Amino acid sequence: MDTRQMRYFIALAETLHFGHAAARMNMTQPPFSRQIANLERDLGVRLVERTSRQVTLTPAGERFLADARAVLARFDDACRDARLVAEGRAGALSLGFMMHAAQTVVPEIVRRYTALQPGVRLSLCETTPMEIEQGLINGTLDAGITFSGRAMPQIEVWPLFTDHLCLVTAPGHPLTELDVISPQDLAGLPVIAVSPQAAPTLRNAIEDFCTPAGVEPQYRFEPLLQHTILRLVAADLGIALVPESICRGVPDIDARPLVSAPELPVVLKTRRSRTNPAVQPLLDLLGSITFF
Amino acid sequence: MDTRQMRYFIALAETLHFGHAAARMNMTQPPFSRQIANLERDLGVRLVERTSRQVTLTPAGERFLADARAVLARFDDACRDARLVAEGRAGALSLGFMMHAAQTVVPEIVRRYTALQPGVRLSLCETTPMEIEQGLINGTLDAGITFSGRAMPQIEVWPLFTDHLCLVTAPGHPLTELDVISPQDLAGLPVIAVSPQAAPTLRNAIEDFCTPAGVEPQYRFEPLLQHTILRLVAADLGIALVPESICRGVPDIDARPLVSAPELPVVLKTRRSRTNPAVQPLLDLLGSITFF
DNA sequence: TCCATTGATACCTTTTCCGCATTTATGGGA
DNA sequence: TCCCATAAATGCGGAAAAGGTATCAATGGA
Repeated sequence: MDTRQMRYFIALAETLHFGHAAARMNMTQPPFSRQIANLERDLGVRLVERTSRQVTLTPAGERFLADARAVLARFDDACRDARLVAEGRAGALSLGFMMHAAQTVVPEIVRRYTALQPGVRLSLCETTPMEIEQGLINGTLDAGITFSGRAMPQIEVWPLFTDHLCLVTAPGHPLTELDVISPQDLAGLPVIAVSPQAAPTLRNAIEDFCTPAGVEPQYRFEPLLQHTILRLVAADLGIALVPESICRGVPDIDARPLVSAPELPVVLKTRRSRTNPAVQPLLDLLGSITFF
Repeated sequence: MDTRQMRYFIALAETLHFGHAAARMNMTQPPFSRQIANLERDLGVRLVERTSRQVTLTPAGERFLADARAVLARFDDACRDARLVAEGRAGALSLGFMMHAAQTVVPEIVRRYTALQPGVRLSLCETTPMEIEQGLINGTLDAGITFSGRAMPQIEVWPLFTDHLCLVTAPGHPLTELDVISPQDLAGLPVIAVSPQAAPTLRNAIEDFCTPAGVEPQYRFEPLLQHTILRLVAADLGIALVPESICRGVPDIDARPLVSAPELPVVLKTRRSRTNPAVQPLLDLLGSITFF
């Protein structure tokens, strides 16, 4: 008992004539009659009353006609949807990104992607660079926006723009006397920075700024979110070295450039073996966006 | 491409192992693999990525899995519904009845039937005895409550109760002086009665009351509804002979018995060839109801 | 490097399905 | 009343689809 018999039955219900219905199904009447009989036998229900002169639907047949039409419509939808997903014109795309990327590149990427691929449900996931990396590898994420980090063989990297490390302090902090900050200025000061488990690349950038000058950062709190860091700095619980893009328009802090500020390339990462066809349109639109 | 392949695919998606999925489908692995391959060929879409070590769903496969489950659920529902309708436990029953039957037997019948057969949608159709007869014959109605009328070979009759013809007049009409009305009392008075096209049985009952006594009713208006008749009588536009059951509790009229009042058997009628299984429970419950 | 696992392929058997010929049943017309 | 035309059911043989057995090929782990 399958959809073919449903199609046969619908043809019969619409013609109320075994011969004509068979012809519509491109077959002869005898096997057609047998299929209808088989369908009724499998259901255990008489769907049509037939004399040699006329065919009428039973109430069960009326109901089955409506239901069968619905089933076939769903069936065709399922096939169509599978094709659409395979073409990347439907389905879902899960995009992970560092929290603060929501302030920069994410809105524009989301806007353009949804305009281009209205059929694709875009699920956004704000998280840490480390979890983005993991999500890409284990398949939870299709793409991630994060700092470049060290190269991995199964991950492909698409540059977006380059952020720069900067210093943030509470307003009126002694360091605000200086126009530009050099590593030596930070010696002995408590530094609030994201934990190395959450964002190793950012943490490395901080180290790379300080250690060549012989300065050892005095880490104090190690929250997960850049926004938490800014709130702690605003409360004058320490200073911080953060990407400059996150400081724009944030109240109660003072942002100041660093001498030869370390570069923080922000990139989009994907699995090299991209099974989700919805990813390709995302890559295609990156070229057409200039972020800054 | 049919539901069997969908079932195969669901088994594969749930086990992610061709051999185990084949076993679940009570078959061996090679033909199972072929069916999956055929499904993918027909769809034109790759649903699973397979190496000799592991099987994973593609995004299209994920989507198709969800859709296929929905299709099969609908499919099974369609089969189950057909059986329920065949058993009379689902589907629809269309019951026609004379307007004024809503005052007597219809509410109790409806209440009991819906309690007994909650799955059956009961569609009620108030209309005239003539249209009930036609509806039964052409299949629009499954059952009808009406006056018995003349026997027809394809119609089966189930007695409900016996109504009686009575006289109604405006309050204060000269006839209200009499306790019981005989045909002669009506001579020359304008009679409002339902049209013979709408309710021939009732009309005949009126004739049968008058003509044996040599009285010729002077018909004045011939509305379709008994209620209209009562309103016209209340306005003193004439007298009327109506079933006594419709007079109860109606304001601004005076009802009065007739001498050897003609009986008006109220019955339920069905087609002798009852194709709708939902009718039988209706007949079953008639025996357990005593109407008056 | 070898071996176990697992999906794909080749080939054959079984089942299902379809087409042709024929039969059966029924309604209309002579 | 009989005959005939129409339409669905049935019998049977061939084709197509599905399944089974044996085997091959690829891959990951010991």
